[in-house]
This record gives sequence, structure tokens and C-alpha cells, in this order.
Amino acid sequence: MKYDRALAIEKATQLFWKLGFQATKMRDLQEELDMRPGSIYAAFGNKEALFKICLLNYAEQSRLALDKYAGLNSNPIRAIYDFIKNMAVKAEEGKINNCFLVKSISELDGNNAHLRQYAQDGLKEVELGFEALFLEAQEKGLIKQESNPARLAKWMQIQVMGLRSYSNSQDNASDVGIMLDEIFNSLKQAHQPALSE
Amino acid sequence: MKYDRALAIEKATQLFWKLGFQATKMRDLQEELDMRPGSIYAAFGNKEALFKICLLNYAEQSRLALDKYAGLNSNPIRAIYDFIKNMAVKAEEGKINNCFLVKSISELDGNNAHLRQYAQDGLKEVELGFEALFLEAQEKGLIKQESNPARLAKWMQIQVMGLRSYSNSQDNASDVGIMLDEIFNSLKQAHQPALSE
DNA sequence: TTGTAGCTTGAACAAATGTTCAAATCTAGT
DNA sequence: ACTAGATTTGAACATTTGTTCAAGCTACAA
Repeated sequence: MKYDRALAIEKATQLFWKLGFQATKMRDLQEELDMRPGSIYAAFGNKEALFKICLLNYAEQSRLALDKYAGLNSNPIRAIYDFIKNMAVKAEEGKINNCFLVKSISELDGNNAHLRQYAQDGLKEVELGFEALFLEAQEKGLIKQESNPARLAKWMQIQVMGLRSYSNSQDNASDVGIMLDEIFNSLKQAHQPALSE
Repeated sequence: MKYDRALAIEKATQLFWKLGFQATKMRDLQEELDMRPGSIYAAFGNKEALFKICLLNYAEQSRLALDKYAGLNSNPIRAIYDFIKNMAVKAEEGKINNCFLVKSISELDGNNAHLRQYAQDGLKEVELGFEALFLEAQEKGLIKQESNPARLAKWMQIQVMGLRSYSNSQDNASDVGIMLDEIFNSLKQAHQPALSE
């Protein structure tokens, strides 16, 4: 039976995400993808190449998701909120807290600078997406003129990374949703024009 | 020649910190510690036991450092600031950005729940240290009565994790010091009593 | 000097792991 | 049904890796 490439990448991503690059063994992948070693190597090259494919795919999906929420909301701030709420703060059962890109960068410190770069690029893309939305918000009068969209995007990344990292570091990650709301409240507090509704 | 236990643990920690638990091979440790396998096993048990020792030692050092800064400063907020500035935001050459505990928790997701717990406990200890200092600050009138020390401690952890995670995810980690100052500014903005100096 | 207790050495081992490839199997066009 | 090309299979291989242990070494008391 011919394998489903998209599905295989999805499954491989989940495994790499959960276990990390090093801890994921080819035999784990063979079982998860229900493919024999030869097929995997024929389809993806080798372990590193498959990991790279997963990273790039995850980054692209993230970027597409952000664009999706931007399309669904006339309010750019709301779009960022929805994106983060749905992508990063979903506290579903057995869900992985950490961002796949951030976790990979952390693990590939020191070694595999080559793979690391793909994850860094993916994160930068999302940050640029945030920046564009903050700029749009500024043009719509939702954000102060003095505020700096690039700086806000950076700040937003820090907040999300902190939130996910923290919720990952405590088993009791109950009120992450509340904390996200607090982050957006402090954003409004500091950067919304005084006279705005 | 008899080995220096404290020095060996220090060196092992640096290696585990840089490479991670999985990527650090016993042969790397043998070279770094300049000890033969038998000696390492006689002194520390095995790889996992050595890693555990490094984790516990790092956590203890962190906690001691926080107490040190608390002793040096009459202002508890300043103590927290100095601690973070010196422990987490040192942008020295070849310095590791991520916290060893956070990085370990991230890597040990899924597997090695046993080791993971030690890192979680270490982080919790630091958080409790923050909480005590925020409480002290509140008693000294440096923080609003309505503010919640435990919540502030949590918030602080999130900010530091976010900052370190971000600076780790971008090669250009130049203005991390500035960002830390911004974090403390927003802390004062939101939680300092209005009439305070 | 000699004995001994404890530490160190490094060769060796068994298991794990990434990868290969010849043979088997499947697919589609005639 | 037949064949050529593509895909899949899984046993096998070369390394890598965590760990062991008998033999060697060192320091010190008698």
C-alpha cells in the first residue's frame, strides 16, 4: 500500500515533537509511520532530512494559521490573540506545551547548527507576522502611534515563549488561559490610545 | 591522582547544559573530566545518576545565589533584579542562554519523568524565593497591597523564561539587558504604590 | 620494606541505532 | 497474461554507546 506522505510527516512531527530529535529512534518512527526502514529512507532521505521536513512543515503551518486568523478578524490584535489561544495555549489532554520550534532550538544548541537555523527562521517568520498585524492595528488606531510594532512583536514572542515554557515546567498548568488574558490586558493598558473606546 | 569531586561536577554540568542529557556521551564526559570510565562509575554511579547530581547541584547553587543577592540588597525587588541580571542575562562570550533546569525539562518531556521532577522542583524553589522577596517588598511598601506575591513570582518566572528562550532563539541577543529593564519598569508601573517616592 | 585497602585504568562486551540493499511485491500499460 | 518500472520489505551491517571488571597503581600504617 502506498503511504500517505502528508500523514507520515504529520505523525513523524508528533513523535519528534514529543521526544525530541535525539530521543526519537528510527525504530520508533518505523512503528509510528508503519513503514519499513527502506521505505522511509527512499521517501525522506535519512533521519536528519525527515526532521528538517517536519520543522519546515510545522513552521509553514504556523504561518498559515496566523494568516488564517488574520483573515477571520477585522481586529488584528484579536487575530493574534486567537492564534495564540488556539495554537499555543490549548491545554488539551496529552497536548505538548512547548513550541516544536523552540524545543528544537533548545535541543540543537551546540550541535546541528544546520537544523537549528530552520527553526530559528520559522520563529522569525511568525514574529514578522505579529509585526505586520501590530502595524495594521496601529494604522487602525488600536495601538498608540508612539508604540513600535517590531518591538511589540518581539515582546509578544517573549510572552508566549515564557507562558509555554512555564506551563511546561509545572504539571499544574491550569490557569494558562487566564495568564494569556492578563498579557493582553497589560498590552492594552500600555499601548492602547487613551481615548479609544 | 585523586579527582576533585566539586570540579568534576562543575565540568559535567557545563557539558550536560550545553549538549543536553541525550547528546552528552559518556566518552565526552570521560574526556572533559579527564577520568576513565571506571572512575566515573565508581564516583557517580552511572550517566543518569551523574546527571541527577548535576541538576540538584545547579538548583542548589541557584537558590543560594538568590539568597546571596537578597542579603546584599535591602530592597527585595533590587535583589531579584540583580539575581536575574547576573544569573540569566549574562551575555558573555560562549555563554549558554537557556536555564539548565528549563532546558532539561524540555528535553526530558515524555521520557525520564524521574529526572524531570528534580528540575521542576528546582524551579519551584526559585519561584518560592521570588515570592518571599515580593512579600517582603509588599511589607516594606514597595509593592501595592492588592498585589499578590505568589502571582508576581509566577509572572516573574514567565518573564525570565521568555527572555532567555527568546535570546536563545535569536543569534542576535544584543538588547536582552534592555528588555529586562523594560520588564522591571512594567512591574513598577503596575504594582508600585501610586504615592511611593 | 611489606601489606593492604582503596582508587584508577582501559580493554572488552552486549545492546542499541542509523543505514543499506538484494530480493519480493505491487502497479499499470499493452 | 505479460512485462518493465517503481515501491516495499526486512534481514544484515558497521558504528556508537553505556557499562563492567580484572589487573595495575598509590599511599600509608606496621
